[in-house]
Amino acid sequence: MKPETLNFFDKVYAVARLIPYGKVTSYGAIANYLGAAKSARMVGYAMNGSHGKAVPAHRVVNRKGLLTGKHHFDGTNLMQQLLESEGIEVIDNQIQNLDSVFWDPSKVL
DNA sequence: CCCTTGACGAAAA
DNA sequence: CTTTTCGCCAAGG
Repeated sequence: MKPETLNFFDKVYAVARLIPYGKVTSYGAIANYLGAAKSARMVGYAMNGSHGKAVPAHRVVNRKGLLTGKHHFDGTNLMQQLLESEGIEVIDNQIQNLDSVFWDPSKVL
């Protein structure tokens, strides 16, 4: 097998899996947790490779609670439906009441 | 091998 | 206040 497990990526997947049901987190928060606060982009990029993995990428949004990565999902609004299905209020790709559903990995730390 | 793009975010101007 | 640039690092062309 080919170890495509990039050190950084693997951590991102690990944290993403820790996101509890009905909660969301941001790329920056994960990056910050990993000690790479300025590598938020890498987190998103890592998520790109999360396809086929047990990573709830739909629970990971940008800092504004905006579903920026929804374009990477199958449908157009699949990501939003998944979040709403978990009790998260999402309107126009924007998570409502973000502060209430926001989950910080530092909380687990 | 060089250049561009990319699921972000914060700081600087 | 808004707009622009930088940083981060990897992968695709």
